[in-house]
Amino acid sequence: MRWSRAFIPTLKEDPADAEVVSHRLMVRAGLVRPVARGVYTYLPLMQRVLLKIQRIVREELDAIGAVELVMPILSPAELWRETGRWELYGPLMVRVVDRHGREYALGPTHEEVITDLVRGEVRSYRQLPLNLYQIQTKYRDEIRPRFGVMRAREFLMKDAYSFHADEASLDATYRDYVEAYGRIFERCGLVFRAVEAASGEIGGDVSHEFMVLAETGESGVLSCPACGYAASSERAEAVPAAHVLPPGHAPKPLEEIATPGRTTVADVAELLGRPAEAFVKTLLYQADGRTVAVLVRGDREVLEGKLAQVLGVGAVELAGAERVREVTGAEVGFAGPVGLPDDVRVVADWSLAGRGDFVAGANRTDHHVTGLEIGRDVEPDQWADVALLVGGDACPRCGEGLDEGRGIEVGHVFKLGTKYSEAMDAAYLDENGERRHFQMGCYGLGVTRTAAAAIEQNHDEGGIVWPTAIAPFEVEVIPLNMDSEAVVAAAEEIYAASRQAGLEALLDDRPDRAGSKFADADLVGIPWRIVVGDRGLKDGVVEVASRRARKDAERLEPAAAVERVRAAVEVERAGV
RNA sequence: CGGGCCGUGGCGCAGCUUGGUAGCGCGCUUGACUGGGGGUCAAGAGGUCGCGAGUUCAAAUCUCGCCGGCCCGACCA
Repeated sequence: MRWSRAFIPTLKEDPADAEVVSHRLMVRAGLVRPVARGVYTYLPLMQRVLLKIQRIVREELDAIGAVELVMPILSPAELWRETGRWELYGPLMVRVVDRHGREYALGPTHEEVITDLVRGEVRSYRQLPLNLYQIQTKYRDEIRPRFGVMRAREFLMKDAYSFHADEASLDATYRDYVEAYGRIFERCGLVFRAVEAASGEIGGDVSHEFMVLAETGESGVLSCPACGYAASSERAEAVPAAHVLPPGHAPKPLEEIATPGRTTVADVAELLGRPAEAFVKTLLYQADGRTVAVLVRGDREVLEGKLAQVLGVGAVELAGAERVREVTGAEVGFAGPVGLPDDVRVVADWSLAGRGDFVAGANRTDHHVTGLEIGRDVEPDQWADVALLVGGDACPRCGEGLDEGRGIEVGHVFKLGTKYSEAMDAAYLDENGERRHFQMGCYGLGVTRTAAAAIEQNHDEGGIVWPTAIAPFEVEVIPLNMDSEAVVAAAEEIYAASRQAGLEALLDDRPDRAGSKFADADLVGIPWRIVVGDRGLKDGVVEVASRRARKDAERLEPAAAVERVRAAVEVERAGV
């Protein structure tokens, strides 16, 4: 491909609205352009990257016996109503209404569609297991699209679904996917980690996320340096603890103190000179129409996902100011566990266990209490794990302190069990002629997000440093002076020879100066570079350099240069 | 949706406080010089100042409303 015809609109300056590196570089290197909030055009270079990632995905999935199909993006509301997700998914789904007034969703995922397909076609255990996937544009009307293509409203995803007669078969396929994902991300040149995950709205019991480790990642990852346990911070479990006070703990009396205008833990902590750990933070939630008081340590955050699971409801919502006044008789900021109405369920987080002499809200405006003892002044209805874990917390497996890091979630696999097959009554006949619901698994992989993650992990101050396996081109030929006939002739020859050698080559045939060609080459990040200039040509040589070590160029004769790159690329194509 | 910030040639920004002439850098066009890390000089093209009301003799600038974007939180491949 010739640069002059390739449509690679590079930018000299950073776009003002791009925060993270991958977004900035994708825009600057001419990979994407925004069309609407969270919606992008993939320019030619990006399309080549996406096709390469897709090829790797297809190769690895074909290798574990998955079969590709394509389902429609448009799916009827009735299907979503069968599983209750028309309501549950809520505004996340892009909905459309046709001319007859029928409702549809632009698919955010396809469990319903595929389950509907399979229940109509599969009758017997003999037809199982079934392992199907598609690569398709997905739509999710995210609350806050962000970071360019990383969290977009329209994105490319590989989604796979498997159907089984029994759990053993599901387990086997689930393992196949975990391994295949590992090979896919490795071939894409990514440093990743598979972690235990919360299954969220998709559902199911067992779930793993594939996290590409990156500072800018949106997800927290907690991992144990001692035993290898790793989990997303949404999932990481606290060590269950009994509320046993340390020997010698001398309870003080419960006292009410005036704390005018001090509504946050930090405010009161400052006033009293006590650390946040000495506080019981009381948060009121609405769950299925009922109010729940959640007690966590003052330095902890409640994880609403965990809370919902503990309460056995779909979702919880922080109670509004009005409801808080009704329940506590005080303004927001002074809620406490003592003296709440009987119909308010009290859930205490394990982070409070084994401690006493707490500070808490007094359920009276401008007042707090000190000397609070759980068990004496308040008896929680339930102890549970509802707080977000942080680095330093104990590993639930071995008790060692956990490390905290950040990651980009590029893949997520779930064991769904019979969640969808039961809801949609999708069943087969087993060998005894009995009707049984399918065991199901589902497996997502973000293709566009993988491209973004690859840039997050592979860049330097000059631009992108593509791993060869997913680079838009493998070698860039750069004639430094387009007015020099000798240079142009040599570059054309090398370009032709490169393609002859099976390399994906880009020829920078623009009449620009050397400096801007080098700058653009760094930006766009093609892994190999052959520089042709009068200076080298005098000695009959050109320069070969990798993008990663672009300062260490080798001076070789043109034919040898092409061969040098060919040999290197052949090795790198397979993935690092 | 809540909280904070921002909309001025293609891109990055100044001008707004204290109303009156729309400006800079990059990019683009033409020419000359130059020619190994975004070169120099000269001449150009290109702007409904997000949209709509209002105040005023006069609005990019002041007021109100709307639209769009970004950042922080709840969502997720």
